Amino acid sequence: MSSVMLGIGEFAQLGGVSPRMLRHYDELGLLKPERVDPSTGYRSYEFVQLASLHRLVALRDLGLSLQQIGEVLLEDPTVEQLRGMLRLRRAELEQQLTEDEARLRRVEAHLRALEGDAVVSNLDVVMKTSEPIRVVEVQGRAAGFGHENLAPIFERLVPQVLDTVGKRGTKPGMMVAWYDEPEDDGSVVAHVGFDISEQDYEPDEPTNLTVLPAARVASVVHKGPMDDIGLVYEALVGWIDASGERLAGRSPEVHLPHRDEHPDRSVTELQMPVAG
Amino acid sequence: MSSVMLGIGEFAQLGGVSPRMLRHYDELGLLKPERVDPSTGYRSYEFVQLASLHRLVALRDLGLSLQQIGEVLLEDPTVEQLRGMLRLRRAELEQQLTEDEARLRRVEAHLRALEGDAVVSNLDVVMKTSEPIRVVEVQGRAAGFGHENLAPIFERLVPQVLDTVGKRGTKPGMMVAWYDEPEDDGSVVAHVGFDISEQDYEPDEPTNLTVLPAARVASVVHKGPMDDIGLVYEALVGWIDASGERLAGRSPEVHLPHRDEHPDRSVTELQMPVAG
DNA sequence: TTGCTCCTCACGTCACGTGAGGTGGC
DNA sequence: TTGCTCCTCACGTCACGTGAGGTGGC
Repeated sequence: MSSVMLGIGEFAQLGGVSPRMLRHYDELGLLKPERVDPSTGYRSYEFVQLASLHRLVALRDLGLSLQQIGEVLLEDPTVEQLRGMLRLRRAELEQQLTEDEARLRRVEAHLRALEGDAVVSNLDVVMKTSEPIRVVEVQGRAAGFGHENLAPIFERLVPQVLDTVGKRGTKPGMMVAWYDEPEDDGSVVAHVGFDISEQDYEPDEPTNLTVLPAARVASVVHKGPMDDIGLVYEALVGWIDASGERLAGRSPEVHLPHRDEHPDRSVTELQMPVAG
Repeated sequence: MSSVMLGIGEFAQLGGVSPRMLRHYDELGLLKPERVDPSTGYRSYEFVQLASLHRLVALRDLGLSLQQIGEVLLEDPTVEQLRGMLRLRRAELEQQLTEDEARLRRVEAHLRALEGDAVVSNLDVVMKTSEPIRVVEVQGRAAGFGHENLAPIFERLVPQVLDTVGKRGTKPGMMVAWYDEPEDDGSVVAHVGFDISEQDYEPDEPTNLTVLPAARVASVVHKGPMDDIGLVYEALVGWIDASGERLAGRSPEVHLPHRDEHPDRSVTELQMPVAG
């Protein structure tokens, strides 16, 4: 007596897979049954094929695709190729782990936020990569942060840049504001600019043409008057910290769709650069 | 001047998503554009909707499905429901992390194995949950492990159980062998049984009817004579260790499809129980 | 007239799960 | 004749990416 033939059901049970999977592997050519009955189409496997099935399942359990498994099983790769494939898989897994750990920290931050009542619902914070943006900007020095210091500066700078831009026939888009590092005396240089997209612009006193580079940022959209933006700023920094991200600079960036709206209904996006 | 309307392209760029995604969210009712032109079908968004998009993206970045996000966004869940959803997600993420860490350890074990030359290619080792199995078995004591000790015992026990079973008209399936804990003197009790599936069987001296329970096992399929099984055993234990799994007992279980084959072509599955 | 943005289908992805509807041997 | 195992389609999954083919306003 020689070989032991098994039906697809028995073989599947021994291998810990479903018959459907075995048919799928057959179809892809990964594991052909030893014999297929010509009249009924019934598949028969030999016990020894359990070794092949084991190898297939082991590779699948590493998270390789059936495509890759096919390459390993059917094309007899060199040790070097095998090593390359495993190293790639290792890198993918490490990245996946890093991302899922960050995700988990964010979920936990949300859960903690549900206990207390956060100023800004952290459901509004999002990580994204900002696009580079071309702006025409002017600068002005304020005595410090806070609405009382910044408001008058903005009132002066906004018309200034709009006038200059308007005279050139260039169409201003969204308003953008950002800050330099504060001086020792607490004063800061504020920048106020308007997006001009791809339009040509020849810079002219007092305006500069600046390209804000792309960056990974944490972003919140704030609805309501700018007076509250300080609270939003603090909440955002707190959230970044709780999520296990790292601030990559202290300059927040503010985007306003339009400056002439009713203050209670104004909309502001606040962006903070983060590392990564 | 009041609201700022944006085309789908601009809005997508501000939100860091693709226009296709916005259409998809529109279709699912998760985020409707403020206005749809009746003649062209063009979608227009208000800047303030960036807040809604942000919330949607933030929830997606936690790994929630669009279905779940719909529940959060449209059905105004209680804090308790929200907490439940986040806890579920946390549990899923924790499990995912555990699995991926195990996967990573296995990949690394494979990479290390590519350096040296392992006795058993670790590509053959697989974790699975064995099915419970009904066997008719007999027992015998051997002076110790090793082929020289076990072979004579097997030669005696195998015919014994086959004869007894055969007399009852019961059909034996695959052979299964396993061991009790060794005594202080090194001797062990070996069990030799045959699978009888669902067939009735009234146990009779010297046979017992035993149900081997389901268990999580690490499994290798060995091709070749049983003399080598000691090496396979050691390699399997080493592999389990390298993969970060834990042995849950010392009793290996051996499955043979049939005992009468040519020894060089015989096929053996070796199973070791692991924790988890 | 030529770009540009946008539109609506509709297929493809990945590894199967899950019926539907049917067949051959005990 | 009734179960049982097995067979072959073929749809569904999930969140979009990616054309194909077409349209309206500058």
